[in-house]
Amino acid sequence: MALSQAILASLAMAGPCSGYDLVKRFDEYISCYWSASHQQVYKELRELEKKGWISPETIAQTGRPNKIVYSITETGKQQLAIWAVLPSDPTPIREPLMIKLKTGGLAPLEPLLAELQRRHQLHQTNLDRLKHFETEVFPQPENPTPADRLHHLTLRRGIRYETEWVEWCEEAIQCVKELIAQSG
Amino acid sequence: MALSQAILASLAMAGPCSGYDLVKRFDEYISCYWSASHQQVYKELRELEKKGWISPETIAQTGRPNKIVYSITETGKQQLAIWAVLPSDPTPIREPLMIKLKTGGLAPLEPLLAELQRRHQLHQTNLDRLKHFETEVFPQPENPTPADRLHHLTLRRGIRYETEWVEWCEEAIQCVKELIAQSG
DNA sequence: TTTGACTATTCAAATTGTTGCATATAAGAT
DNA sequence: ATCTTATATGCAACAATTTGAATAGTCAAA
Repeated sequence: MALSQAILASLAMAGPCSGYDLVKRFDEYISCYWSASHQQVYKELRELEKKGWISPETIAQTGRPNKIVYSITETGKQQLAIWAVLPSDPTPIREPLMIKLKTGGLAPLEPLLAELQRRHQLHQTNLDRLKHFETEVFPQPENPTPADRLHHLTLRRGIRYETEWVEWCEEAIQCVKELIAQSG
Repeated sequence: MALSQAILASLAMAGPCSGYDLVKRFDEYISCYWSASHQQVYKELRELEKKGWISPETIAQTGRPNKIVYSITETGKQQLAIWAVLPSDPTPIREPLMIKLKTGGLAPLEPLLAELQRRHQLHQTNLDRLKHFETEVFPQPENPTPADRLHHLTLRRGIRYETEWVEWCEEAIQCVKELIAQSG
């Protein structure tokens, strides 16, 4: 499964960190291309450690719980590189919202419109966040390294994805408003 | 789970059909917003039947296996309508290809470029197929019904999604080609 | 002064999805 | 003659994800 590679990639490219901080990375940056809950992350870290692909170091802290900082090992890097050149098919799409649209007509349209407006706002917020990352958090330097440029591509994908959603929501809201006006 | 609603929606809006034909619907149209394997579909059909949300009718055929044609029941329609007005959060994103980009630099870039080109072609093919549906298979009539327009919105989403992928692939291919040229 | 938010990690059950196999029949191609 | 493709359905093992709970300390605000 690719969760392990997402973790390995983060440890390799953004540096060693604890499970807790890794979960934060997932919430903040990684979620635009890979989602994972904290339960998944902690479980996977234990398995990666068992395999010897990452190595733990317990950091004693005062005033808060100790934490375990993980680094990727040489074996881990090799395994990640092997995986990185394998082909991967497009991820299957599963969008409950589209099913809801399809059923439209069986149920009243007003709640659907409200839902589309809520989604519009959600995706707009996400888009703003990603654009902020692009310009403020990870601005491309004058002479970007290959890693900088590849990382930027993943951010571009997130921005395109959310842009597409925002635009589609606007199209859909317009359409459903017209349908409500016609029927009312 | 939304698989059951995807099935109910198809039976309600596109008419009764067998498990086998439902799988074909998933492969052809539905996959642009919901994916499912035949194992999932057949299993779910049996569970929906047990709940009384769909009803089976065995059709005897000569020269090929008998088939079981399912229709949505009144209860099924009611349950679908109840579900359709519930809110649903954006689907979590999981794109292994982006992880591969992130790791770029640990592995050689040429296989990554080949993979991006393969994905470009895949998404282009998919886009062409969806555009064909839009113009040829489900052309919007002069006076579309609400169901026609809502169905069209789901197709629009698919077209936008694949368009975005094709464009991103082109951006990524350009970028990786430059990186290879620099390093070579 | 207790309520809520943040740090830090773990366990377990239930649901959902993937992979591989299995069974028939029939039509058409090599 | 055999091979592939299409019709039509099902089982079972496994992997991945979600949901819900639990522990345990610190800090700041109401």
